[in-house]
Amino acid sequence: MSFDLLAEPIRRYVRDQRWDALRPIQAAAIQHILASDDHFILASRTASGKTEAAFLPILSKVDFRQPGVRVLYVSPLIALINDQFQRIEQLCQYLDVQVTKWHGEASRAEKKKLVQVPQGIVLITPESLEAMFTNAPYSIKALFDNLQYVVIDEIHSFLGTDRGIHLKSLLSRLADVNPPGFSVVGLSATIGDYAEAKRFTGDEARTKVLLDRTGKEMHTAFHYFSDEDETGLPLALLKDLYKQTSTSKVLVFPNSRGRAEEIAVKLRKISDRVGGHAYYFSHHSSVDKEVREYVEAFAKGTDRHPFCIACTSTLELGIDIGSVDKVVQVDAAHSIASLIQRVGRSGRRGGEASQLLLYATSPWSLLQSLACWLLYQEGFIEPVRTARRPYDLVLHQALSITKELSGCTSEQLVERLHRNTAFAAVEPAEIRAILAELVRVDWLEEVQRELIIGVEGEYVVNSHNFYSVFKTEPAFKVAHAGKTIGEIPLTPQVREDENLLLAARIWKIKYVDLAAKKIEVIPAQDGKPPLFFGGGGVVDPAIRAKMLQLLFEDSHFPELDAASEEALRELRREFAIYPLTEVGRQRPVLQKEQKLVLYTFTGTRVSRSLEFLLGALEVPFEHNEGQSSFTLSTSPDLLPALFEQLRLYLDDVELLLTQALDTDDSLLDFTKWGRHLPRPFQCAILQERYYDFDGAKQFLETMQVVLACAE
DNA sequence: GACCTGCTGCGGCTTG
Repeated sequence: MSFDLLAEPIRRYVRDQRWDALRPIQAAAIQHILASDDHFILASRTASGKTEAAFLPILSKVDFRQPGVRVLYVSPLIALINDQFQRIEQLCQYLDVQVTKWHGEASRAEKKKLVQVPQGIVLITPESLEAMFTNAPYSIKALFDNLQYVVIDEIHSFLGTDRGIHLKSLLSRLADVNPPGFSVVGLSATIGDYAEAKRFTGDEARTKVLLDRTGKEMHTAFHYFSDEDETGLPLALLKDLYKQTSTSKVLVFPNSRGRAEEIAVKLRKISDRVGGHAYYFSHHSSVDKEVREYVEAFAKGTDRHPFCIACTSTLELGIDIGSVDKVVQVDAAHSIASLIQRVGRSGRRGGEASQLLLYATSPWSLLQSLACWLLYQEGFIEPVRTARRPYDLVLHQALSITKELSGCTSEQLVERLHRNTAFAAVEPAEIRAILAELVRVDWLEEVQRELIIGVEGEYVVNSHNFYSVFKTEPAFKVAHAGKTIGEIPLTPQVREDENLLLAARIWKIKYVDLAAKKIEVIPAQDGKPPLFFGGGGVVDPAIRAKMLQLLFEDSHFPELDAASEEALRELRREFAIYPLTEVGRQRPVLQKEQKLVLYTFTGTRVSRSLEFLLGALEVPFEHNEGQSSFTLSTSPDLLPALFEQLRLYLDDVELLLTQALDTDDSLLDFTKWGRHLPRPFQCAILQERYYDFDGAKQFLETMQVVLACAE
């Protein structure tokens, strides 16, 4: 019995919780973590008790009488740290173990206390860890030289991302000051690639996966309302959405901040008119933090009231908002991992089934949504690809390590970076070239054979923007009567007397203070959603392949309402003119007047690559990512030659990228630190992280086009 | 018409 393996105080905690039984993931974690010092990935659905699965055995096993912090918990969100703090502290009261929050908004007094007597458990963000390495390296040693466990919550949010490489580098540096070594336990509900998750610990061979595949019963319904003749969301959709949700606790995910505002405001209006409840909110990154916290607390604290929160991915991760009856997705989520996280927010109580309502406003969006849902049913989650040559992060960490060590020889720095598990595939010669560039721009300086931070570099490493590896756009504060409502980017729409939607309310702009970056507003009656900038998500090729497959089969889905069925049937009719026999190797091409429409059905990175090659070839084209198509002004007999030309261009991608960057470096907008790399390294990170030229090559070499003419 | 994440040290102020 797993329970009997736990330490007595922990058994007492479990008894006091009055749980019926330990969850499967908890029982498995207790047995394995207590039995070995291996690294573990705990994979199990949302709300299955993963935090306890990690902490029950860890707290039973670790000797907290030893000096130093013994367990480090890393979270992608401050809000999650604050939630988990309460749970972990409650658990630790049975053991008399100190728990300390360490993030930018945590108490400085508590942090100071911990530095004086390092002990217990620390909950931290990657950026706070980075800040400690650069500003207080002595604290790193004092606090963390006797770590036994590192727990990484929501580990999937780090996999395949720049922030993940950053964290991996910080953990590798932490292992340097920790000779006995620590074990890593990663937690997640949505891992698509277990090998990748295992590599994240830095030691794939010593990492074991504990997996509970148990799903949850779910009721799904697709509703279709065309937005063809309307600006904004169709009124009929809003009315239906109101009817479906007015007496429930609901989260609505419409994929954008503007649409979240539109939904919150319009549903509230409908509710006002018919005497419904008033608990309509919006929740996304532009809504003020305090307002968001109020909304979270309301959702968590209410048992009796229904509510509706229109939100973006801010409510996707494990922030505790209590139980939700229904999850609504408006138009397709851009990844299956996202869809799973969203669905996981509903039916958290006991055996209740999850309710999922999927709206589509166009046939293509319906097709993508259906493809995502089917792949989800099949248990598919997008694989992630971790960059093996993240030169931009090498640059960032070179500065960080130089500051940490207060200077070191060039060879020491090369050795440290090369030894770092995040940069194992980066050659020493490449690191030297990056360091030479840093010396050239005076971010590093060579003094008496030691590298130190250069004069220009001082500004960089001492800026409070240094600690993160992701970029954020500047924004204007929106306030009414001294109270901050949120932050929005400065778009042409932001002018005096214009109206906007924010935090589920309508506002009129009274005054824009350009110098102070502030917008003063008053309540108003009608308005437009604010415009936001920002790139989109990346759609996996598997979703597009599924969409194509759906078009050429005759399957029927009882979850679709009549309008959805009709929209799917209509799209299938449109594609019935192509005599496709193998959806794996054939793509439809439509000849229409003097134009060709090539349906690629590829993932975002491949279509980006094709777009780049066509641009380099100076062929006029239009790209429609939502419909997975390129419209070209050419004739069918010239298409093979065009493909051949594009294939030839692939051999010169390096040169083409260099030329493109010489005229326009906005291609580098995806990287915060890559802008400061030498050109060849910029080309390399573009190829590895932004494009997929290998995928493009495979597409051009293997795909047969199947032509049909428009009637 | 696509998303999100985090942040030190210090000067200068107010308050007990």
